[in-house]
Amino acid sequence: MKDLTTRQQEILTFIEHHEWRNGYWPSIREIQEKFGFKSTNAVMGHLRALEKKEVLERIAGQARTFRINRPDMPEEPVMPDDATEVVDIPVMGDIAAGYPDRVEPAGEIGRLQVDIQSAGFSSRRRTFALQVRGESMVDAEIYDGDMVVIEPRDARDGDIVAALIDGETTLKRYIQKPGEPPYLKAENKFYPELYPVTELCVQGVAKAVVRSL
Amino acid sequence: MKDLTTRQQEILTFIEHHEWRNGYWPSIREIQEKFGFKSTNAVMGHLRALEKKEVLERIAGQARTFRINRPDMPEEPVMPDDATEVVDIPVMGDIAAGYPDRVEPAGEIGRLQVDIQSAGFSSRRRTFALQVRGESMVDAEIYDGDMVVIEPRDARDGDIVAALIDGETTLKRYIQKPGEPPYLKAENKFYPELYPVTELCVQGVAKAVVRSL
DNA sequence: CTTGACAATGGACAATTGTTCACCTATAAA
DNA sequence: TTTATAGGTGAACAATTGTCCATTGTCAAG
Repeated sequence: MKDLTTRQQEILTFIEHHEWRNGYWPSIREIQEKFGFKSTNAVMGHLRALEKKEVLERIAGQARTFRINRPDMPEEPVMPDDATEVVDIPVMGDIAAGYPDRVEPAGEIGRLQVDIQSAGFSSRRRTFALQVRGESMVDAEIYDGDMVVIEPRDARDGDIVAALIDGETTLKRYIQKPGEPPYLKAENKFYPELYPVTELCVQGVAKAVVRSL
Repeated sequence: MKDLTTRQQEILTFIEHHEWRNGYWPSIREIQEKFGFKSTNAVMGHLRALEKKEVLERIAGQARTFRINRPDMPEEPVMPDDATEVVDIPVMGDIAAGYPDRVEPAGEIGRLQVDIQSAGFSSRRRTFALQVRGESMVDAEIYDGDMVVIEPRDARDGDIVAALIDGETTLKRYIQKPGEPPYLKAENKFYPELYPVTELCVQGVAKAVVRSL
C-alpha cells in the first residue's frame, strides 16, 4: 500500500464521505465541482492514481460505481466539517460502576458520531452492550471478554440477566419457580453461588452474546 | 405505509440487495435485465409506484441514486444515554448453495442486530452472518446454532474463515505457515480434519460470533 | 539539464442512463 | 359498459456521466 499524496487523500476522503452521507457515490463532475477543478480530467488523473495504488476500484464506463479498499479498518468515521444534524452517542465501555443509567459522564469512554442520514439504516433501541468479566457464566458458553447485548425489561424464569451486585454488574441466570421467591444463579459448576433477588437491581435481559474474533 | 404489490416488493428487494452486494445502486437497465423486461419503462412504472408509496426516493436525472425508507425503526426517537449504536446485518441463512453472491434476493432469511463496537466492523456493508451448523468449531467456543459475522476479505494465518467445501459452507481455521501451502483445520479434537485449500472457495473471515439467547 | 512524478486545463466524444410518449393487455370495481 | 389500477412493449430523446486527446506547469531527483 503506497502512500497517497495529500490531494489523492483529499479526493478519496471526499468520495468516502459523500457515499457515507448521501448513500450513493459521487460522479466525476461532482468531485470536480467540489474541488473547483475546471476540467474533469483533473479528477480522472487522481482516480487513475488511486486505482493504481489499489485503494479504489471502479467499473469502467459505469456511473457512480466506486469501491473502496480500506486497509482494514477506518478507525474513526470522518467527521465532515460541513456536517449537519449530528447526533452524539456515548459509548459505555467499562461499566463496573453499574447501570448505564447511573453512569457518570466520566464512565463514558468514547463517543460515536453519526449523522442523521446514516442513522437511517441502523436501528437504535434501548439496547446496550456490556463486556463480561469473570468466568461465572462459562457453563452457558459465555466467556470473559465477551459482549452481551442487554435489553432493559423484566426478567422471566430462565433468562440470563445483568444484575447489580455489590456495586458491580454481573451476569447471572434468573430463576423463578412458581410460589417461590426468585433468585440468581451463576452458570459455573465451580461457583455454586446463589443470590437472593431482594435488594438486587436487575438491569435487563441478555439478548445476545457477541465475541470479537 | 401502503402495501406493496408482489412485483413492487421484488423490485425493492432487488435494489436493496444489489446495493448490499455491490456497494452501489443498480441502474434502471440493470433492474430491467434482472427481471427480463423488454422495456425500461416497466421499471420506471414500478419505481414511480414505489416513490409514491414513499418507500423509495431518487434524485431525478441522476444515475444510481436511490434512497430507501425503511419502515422499521423506533417508536421513540429518543437518544437515551445508555444506547449504543446498533447495526443491521442481513442473515443469509442456509447458503449451502454457495457464496452470497449467488444467493437470490430471497436468500435473506432475517436480520441480526449487533451493537457496533463490540463487533468491530465499521464497514457495515458487505458483512453478512451465517448460522453455524455442526460441532466442528466447539474448541474455539463456537457452537451449533451460533451466528458468525463474516466479512469477505483475504484470509491470514489463524483466521477463522467461512469456506465452501463440497457445496456446503463450513467454518474452519485457516492455517498458512511460510513456505507451505495453506490448509483448513476444524477446531474439534474429535474431528481431526484437514482440508487442502486447493479449489476451495474462502468466502470471508469471521469477525464475530453472536449467539441469541 | 533532463527525466519523471504530480497537478491541472480545455475541448471533444461516446457510452451509460434517466425520461417520456404512444399504445397494449389484463383484472377488478362502479 | 365504463373506469381505474397494475403491468408491460417499443422506440425515441436528452441529460448525465465516463473517457480520451493534446498541452501546460511545477518540483525534486539523477
